[in-house]
Amino acid sequence: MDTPDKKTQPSPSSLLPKFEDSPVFSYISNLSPIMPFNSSHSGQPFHVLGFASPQGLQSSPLTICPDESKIKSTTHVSDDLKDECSQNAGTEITSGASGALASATLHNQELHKSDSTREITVRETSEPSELVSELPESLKDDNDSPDDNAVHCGTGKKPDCEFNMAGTEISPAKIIEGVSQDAGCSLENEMGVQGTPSEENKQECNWERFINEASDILNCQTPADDDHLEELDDESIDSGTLSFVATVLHPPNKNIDGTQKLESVCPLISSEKQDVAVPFSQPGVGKSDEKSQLAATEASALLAEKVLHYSSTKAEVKSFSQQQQMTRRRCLVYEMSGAHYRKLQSDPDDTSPTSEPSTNPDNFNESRRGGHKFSSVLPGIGLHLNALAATSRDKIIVKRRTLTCRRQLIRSPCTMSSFDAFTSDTRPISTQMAPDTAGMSCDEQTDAVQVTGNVDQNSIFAEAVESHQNSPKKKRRKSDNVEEAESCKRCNCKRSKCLKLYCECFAAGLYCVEPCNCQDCFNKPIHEETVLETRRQIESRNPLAFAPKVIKCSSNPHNGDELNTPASARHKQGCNCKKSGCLKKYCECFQGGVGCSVSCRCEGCKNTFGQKEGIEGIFEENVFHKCAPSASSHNEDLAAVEENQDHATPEPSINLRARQAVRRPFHFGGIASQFPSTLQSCTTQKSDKLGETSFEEDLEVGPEDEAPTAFNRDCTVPSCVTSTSPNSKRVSPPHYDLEPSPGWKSCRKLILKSISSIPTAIPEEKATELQGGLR
DNA sequence: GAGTTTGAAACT
DNA sequence: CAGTTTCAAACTC
Repeated sequence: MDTPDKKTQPSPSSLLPKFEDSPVFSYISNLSPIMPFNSSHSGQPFHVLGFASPQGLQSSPLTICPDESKIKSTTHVSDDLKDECSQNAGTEITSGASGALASATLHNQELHKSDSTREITVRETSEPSELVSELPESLKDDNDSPDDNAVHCGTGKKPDCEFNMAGTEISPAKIIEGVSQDAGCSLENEMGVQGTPSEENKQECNWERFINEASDILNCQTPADDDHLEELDDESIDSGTLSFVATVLHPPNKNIDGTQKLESVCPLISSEKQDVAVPFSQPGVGKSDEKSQLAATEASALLAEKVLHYSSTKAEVKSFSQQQQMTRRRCLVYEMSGAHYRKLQSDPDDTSPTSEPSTNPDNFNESRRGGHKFSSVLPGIGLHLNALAATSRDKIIVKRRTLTCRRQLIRSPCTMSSFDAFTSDTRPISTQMAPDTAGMSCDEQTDAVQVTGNVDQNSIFAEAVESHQNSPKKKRRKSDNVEEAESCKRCNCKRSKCLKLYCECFAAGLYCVEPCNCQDCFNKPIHEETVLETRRQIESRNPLAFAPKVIKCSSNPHNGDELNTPASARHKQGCNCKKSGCLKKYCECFQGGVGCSVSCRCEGCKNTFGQKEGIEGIFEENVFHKCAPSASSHNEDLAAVEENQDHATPEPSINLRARQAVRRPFHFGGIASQFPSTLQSCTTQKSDKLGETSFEEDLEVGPEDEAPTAFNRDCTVPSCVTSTSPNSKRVSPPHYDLEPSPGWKSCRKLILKSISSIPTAIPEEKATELQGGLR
């Protein structure tokens, strides 16, 4: 063939000037419309380069596109050219391109590669063939199959070769090469399972490899590094990039020809793709132009979808990575979630609503996918006030989720804390695991129980409060290492034996752990009986003793900014401050980062999160109305419970909980503004999880809105519960995946029936009826 | 780190 | 239910 001319080309840099003079060029120009097409195309790489990081990634796939088009175009040129192209273009040409990029950074290299590839489309055979000899053996092995070249030169193989080529000269690329090969092997093997190593399989394999490379490049690190993914977790990686990776990691669509595959990887170029790839039928694939166009159209649609997912989280990426088995990297979050999940599954006896739903792998997966879903795992929410979870920026959460404090939850077989079931969504994972992990040995729980969010957030909150107060003092908690000490709730009880609500650990439904400085502590697994009995007693006095104390309430569910308003959350029972002016953490409201409400009996309230004078509208009327004039303060709690229940019920799975834990980290009111991302994610994610978006957003469980104890059928039933959404929306009955205790269920039903859509007016008779029914 | 203040929890 | 006591966290020095 006429390739010898190209091989004699001195260097890539001098290619262009000479190229146009080359016989090949003129030949191509005369024989096909490729020339105009390529010319226009060659300029596109610059556009690609103009993209942000995510696009940068996409640029990588772009490398393929031109390649493919090139190949296709060559087919049109002539059979000779086609053959040559199929056999050499992928390797020689691209290798030449990569060679020119030898000094480029990986990222840029990638981008340049796409550029080069495009140029190559024009140059085609002009690349020096010597470069082929530079190919590593491994690479050659990949390419030694003429069939592969002939068939796949335009799809994924070339990029792979290109990368590898670069790898020969650039160490980072080498790394990539190794990884790509490893991945490619594994993938290949995996694919081989599906059948003989057909061309398609190989093609896919190459694709996978390429994708893997791309993902590695994204990380800009040694792919072999196990910490790679972890960094992905902890580092703030552009979500778009991650999403892109996730998209890229999707296995090629077998139903669609190479065009579609390319678009799957490089959705942004779909339009371009249509222009480029569609006009030419792909040799070896045997697709007609028409089909190609259809495929391109479909691909565009797919692209649109995928683009929409660009905001997806790392979790997705990780999930995908795992699914694709492209890496052996660990996914901490998944591990955690997985642990929970495993635990839940391994605890068939646990019938608590909190755990059972989670046994649904789908849900679990969903939670994993769900955004922050991912992070979802992270931010647990405080249990009690002591466990008040500060909201947290997603990043913080993510970063700290690995700093888990393994603490065993108190299993309360008889605790009413239906909150677990209802408000569990906001609980920290550890809490959510309560029913499952309770009673387990510490060892058993090391993997199942991890307190991540609540405490961390607590510390965060402390920081926030500190910042808020402009007092950088070092408090017991504050001074502690936020990531270590604060990650675990600690108490210093001396006389209560940690069996009273004085004890933060106990109140939070947690067993005391080593960091605690308590004395004569009974709040340990070995004293489970005692602990449980004590809890029973406490709950007998106050069924909501372990219930959340803060609920979130926003008047405008659809307004994300609402989350930042101090009035968006309130302490259920209110505070009773006399001297602190509700400006110190003595005040539970303040501590919880919420404003005071009419429920507070505080004097001289100066709560910066909202003074009680200003919140009546939202709270008194919409949130905390009582069943009857005689209703005790519990009613308020119960109302909150009801709200919480409603929030959680739509999707009472651990997954949901996990997600919601993330979604509703903590509602900080004024402080909330310090954690906009979290709050926002909260809002956003909430909606897509629960059908009743508006309502849920109207009223949310505060950070500590979770009961550490597990919902139990034997639980005490609140005497009266009435609740409506802040918008006066009717509270819909909870839907349990599990069957809650009959009594409780019926109780709730009754309550719901009796709930007036008008917040402020519950007929006394109704209330009486309710109370009677509850009894 | 010791002592004080504070307010919730517990008790009467 | 109100008053008191206990308690431990928060806070101050």
